[in-house]
Amino acid sequence: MERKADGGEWEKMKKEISEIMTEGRDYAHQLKSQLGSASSQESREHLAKKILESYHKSLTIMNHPGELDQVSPHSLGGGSPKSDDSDQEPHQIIKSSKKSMPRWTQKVRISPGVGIDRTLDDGFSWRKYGQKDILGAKFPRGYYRCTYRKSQGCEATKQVQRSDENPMLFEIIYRGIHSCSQAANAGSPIPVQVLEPNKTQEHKDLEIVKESVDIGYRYHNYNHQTLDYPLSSTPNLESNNVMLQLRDQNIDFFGSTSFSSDLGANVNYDFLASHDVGSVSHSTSNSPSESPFESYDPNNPFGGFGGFYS
DNA sequence: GTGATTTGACCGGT
DNA sequence: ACCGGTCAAATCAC
Repeated sequence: MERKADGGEWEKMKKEISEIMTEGRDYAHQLKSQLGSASSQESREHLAKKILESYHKSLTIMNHPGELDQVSPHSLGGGSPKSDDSDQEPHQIIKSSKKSMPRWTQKVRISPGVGIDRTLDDGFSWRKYGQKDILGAKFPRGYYRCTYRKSQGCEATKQVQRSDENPMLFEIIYRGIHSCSQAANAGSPIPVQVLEPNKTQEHKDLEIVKESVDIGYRYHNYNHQTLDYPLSSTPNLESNNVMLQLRDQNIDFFGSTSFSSDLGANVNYDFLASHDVGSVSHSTSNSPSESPFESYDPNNPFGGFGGFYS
């Protein structure tokens, strides 16, 4: 059920990604070592940018094999490469096969004192289009699609299901990449680390790097099956443990705090990004309380965690 | 009135 | 035939 690419293609892809991730790791190491010293903000930003670039490339390869040539590194710094969503045809690729859409799972735990609605906010506006009882599951699964599907042809969807064993846990399956204007504002559909607002900038930098390197390394491990990267010095941020799982690749990694896509300013695939937290305005409110999701508002689920402030 | 949600029906894959 | 995913009419909320 996985790769559609034939063996050769896949091997080639793995190799490319591996190389890119290795490069990214090196930059991350450099950045990490600079954090302790009095290096310039500029230099750190440069390194962070390089790291982003490697993730961007890797993810692009994974999601759209063969398109790497079209990836613009400039997209990382400022504008969204997909902001020109009208003319070029990312849609064709995405639409061509539902199965080929990138897909990943996030498990979100509700924290006491934090509403479900806030806990689950991912920065995008979603519209519910169905709910279904799933065989063997206690709770029904909710189906959501991007609010801008009609107006902007955005194909992103997600499914939300409450865990059987632990009702405080929600499994969210995302499919497709946002091609709508939200993508530019809200950043990555792939969740990104959110930091607590009272951390120092350096601490934030370090954690972001840790997170992204950790993610990258696990992917790297998947390819090489030998490494384990422990960059582990983060204080506990476990208000919301989140597991992100890139299903197609069987990768999982655990983040130590809530994720939010509010951070990424630029590109769909950016893991870290700038800090535009500007809240995405959501249009809905709701209060359906019959639903097993209780007052879960997919449009606002994560909001309370703010994002990555600078 | 407009836009979001609910829910039973329908469709396609296995 | 079964099941997950989507559609679309009815309903609800603002």
